Amino acid sequence: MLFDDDPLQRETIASVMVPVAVPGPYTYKVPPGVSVVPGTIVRVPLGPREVLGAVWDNEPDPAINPKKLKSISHVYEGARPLDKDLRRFIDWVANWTLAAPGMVLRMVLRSEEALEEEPPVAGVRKIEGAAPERMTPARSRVLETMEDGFAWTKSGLAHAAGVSPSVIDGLLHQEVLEVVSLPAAPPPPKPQVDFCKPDLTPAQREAADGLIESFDKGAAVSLIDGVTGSGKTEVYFEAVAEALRRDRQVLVLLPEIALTEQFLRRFEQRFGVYPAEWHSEVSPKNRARTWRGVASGDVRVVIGARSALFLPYLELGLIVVDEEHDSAFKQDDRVPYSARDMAVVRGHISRFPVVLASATPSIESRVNADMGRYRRFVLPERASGAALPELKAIDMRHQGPERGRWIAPELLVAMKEAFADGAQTLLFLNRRGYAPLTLCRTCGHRFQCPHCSAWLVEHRFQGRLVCHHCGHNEKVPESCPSCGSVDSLIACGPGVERVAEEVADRFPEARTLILSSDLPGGPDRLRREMKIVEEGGADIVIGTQLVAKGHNFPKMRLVGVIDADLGLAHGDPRAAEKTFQLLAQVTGRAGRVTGGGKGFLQTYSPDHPVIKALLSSDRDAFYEAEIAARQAAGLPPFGRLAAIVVSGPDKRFAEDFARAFVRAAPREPAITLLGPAEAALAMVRGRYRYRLLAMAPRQLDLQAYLRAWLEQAPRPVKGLRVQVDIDPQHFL
DNA sequence: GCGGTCATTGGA
DNA sequence: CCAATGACCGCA
Repeated sequence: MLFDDDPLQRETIASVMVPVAVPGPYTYKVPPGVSVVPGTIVRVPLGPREVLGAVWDNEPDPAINPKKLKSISHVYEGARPLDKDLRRFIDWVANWTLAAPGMVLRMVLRSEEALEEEPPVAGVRKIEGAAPERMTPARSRVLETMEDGFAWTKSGLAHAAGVSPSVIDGLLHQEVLEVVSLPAAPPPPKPQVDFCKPDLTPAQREAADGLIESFDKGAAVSLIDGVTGSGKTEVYFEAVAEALRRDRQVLVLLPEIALTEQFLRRFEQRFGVYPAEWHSEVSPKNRARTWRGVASGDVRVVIGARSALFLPYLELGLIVVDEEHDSAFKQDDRVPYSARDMAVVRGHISRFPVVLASATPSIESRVNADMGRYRRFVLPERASGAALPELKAIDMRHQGPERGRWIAPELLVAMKEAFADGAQTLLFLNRRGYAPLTLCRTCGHRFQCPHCSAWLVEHRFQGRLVCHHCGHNEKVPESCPSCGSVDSLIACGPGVERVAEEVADRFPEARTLILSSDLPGGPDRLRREMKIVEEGGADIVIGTQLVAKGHNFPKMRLVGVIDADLGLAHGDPRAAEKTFQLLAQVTGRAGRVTGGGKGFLQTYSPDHPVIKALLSSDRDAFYEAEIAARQAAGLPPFGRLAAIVVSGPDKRFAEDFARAFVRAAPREPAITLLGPAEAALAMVRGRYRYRLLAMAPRQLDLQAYLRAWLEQAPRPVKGLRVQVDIDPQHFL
């Protein structure tokens, strides 16, 4: 805050938010002759170091001793102050997540480089008429390359001429070349709204028109609920085009970096240019450019991961959240926010439309749509006209494979047909490794993780037993550690490696490929292999959940789910929802382009509502059943799932607090603890000591509830962390 | 969040 | 005995 209207010329002071976990802004002196406004980005001393900060709106804390005040040490004149909407957003997110506001600000000020002008690049240019004393082949190649008279960067020139940089240095030394300063990179080209207008189906057109209308309605939220392959992207591209026509910036959020590459290509086909990218793998330099471009308005469209929500847009006018149901939009360290929900909040604060898109919307978005809070646009058919895959259950109780095999006869027959037709098959099993459990046939010893209670999963390629929970791993022993028997260990149940073994046995002539995140070679290899599958270079693919997203596999016509029940029995209250979403996405791969796709679900519970809804392709049936099931379990139809994590210095008291909460919460009708109290109080490793899972209805202000709880505690509780996984619609 | 401070642990 | 490691505090 600026107090320069003070007639006594008292020293001016300002509130400054610092990017650390303190409860609120700190007060600093403003050096004479300097003026700051709320939002100004500054550098201030904090303890023994200096940190970035932003001038905040709060009145300076009157309790602070004025003698203690330090001065703002630097004002970033070149950077535009953070605008009022962004400051309100930061405060809102901090309050909602119970995180320190400074930690939210930190997400905005992530690129320190961006606050200064980009330094000019040194280039070299040929001096007119100059020639080296002694011509060498390398030197003449350099001079030939420079015939055009343009300036080059040193490394670019060395590369183009095929010489080492020292050759260039030599020519500089002899004053044949001179150093010039190259102008900074020009602003990126603007997307062209009408570069390549798509042909939309009537259903797509209707949805697109609906989205365009929403621009005149302030903070409207729309849900595009379209089956896999229905062309949701083309629909929201029309909303992107509308925002661009209105000279507003656009943010498209994707759950995963792996999806950006093909998105970039599609965007370029539609708008003629690449949008700016923002995610953790973007280099610091490009990150700084995008940050500056977003703030100046040079960048019109950003495609990014959740953190792109915290960029300082000049005139943001649309956020699209693609695959809105995806849990990768949730961050659970530091500031635990859901980018989907905070996108809705940001749209609300700045009065612009937000579009959520998914083939399998989250329960909360679906309920919001049903209650009229969101507009819902349904795309029931594939845009290509291809039919949705025909799905069939294989009842493993009667039609299962023989002992020690995992692929049922009926699925094998379909695989043979697909192989004969030159079509691809995907066998989906969301379990890495060879076998999820190893036991000793002599004494019955089961290999368990020494840190958690999970079974150790055998990874035969690596020859190790691995805990998928905490990462613990050990070599597969020669003999049983319990009874000492040799050659007595047996693998129980299938993982992708084991299914691949069976496929190799049944289809020796087929080209098979395992797609699993833990195979040696890392992300590069995975990317290559995805490409191989895309181009038809594999006949049978055995994959974990990473095959569910992105990537079109044009030749894929058959999907076999090895264990459709996996995930349904989980203690997670969202287990059914997650399984439905995953299996709908996976089976949706079949015949996505060509039609004629088929899918098989191997299951022991063909009557489970999730399986039945998948089989009938009746998505409404799933949502109705799931909402009813939650009500029957005494949970709010959809609520706010809170993990209350208690840690801190006084461990014994933290434990007491956790136990007291578990005892009291069931009597508080507004909060439902999930599972038996003992199970709900589960120790987690690392910094957190206790994690309680509670489901609270949307009407309850969980923050207020917890604050009241803390006030009645006999001693102050430190280190209480609350992770809230909630839908903030109600509070807007 | 991070750097400084102070206490605890562990190797002689 | 001290060095290394870890918990905790305060920052304006």
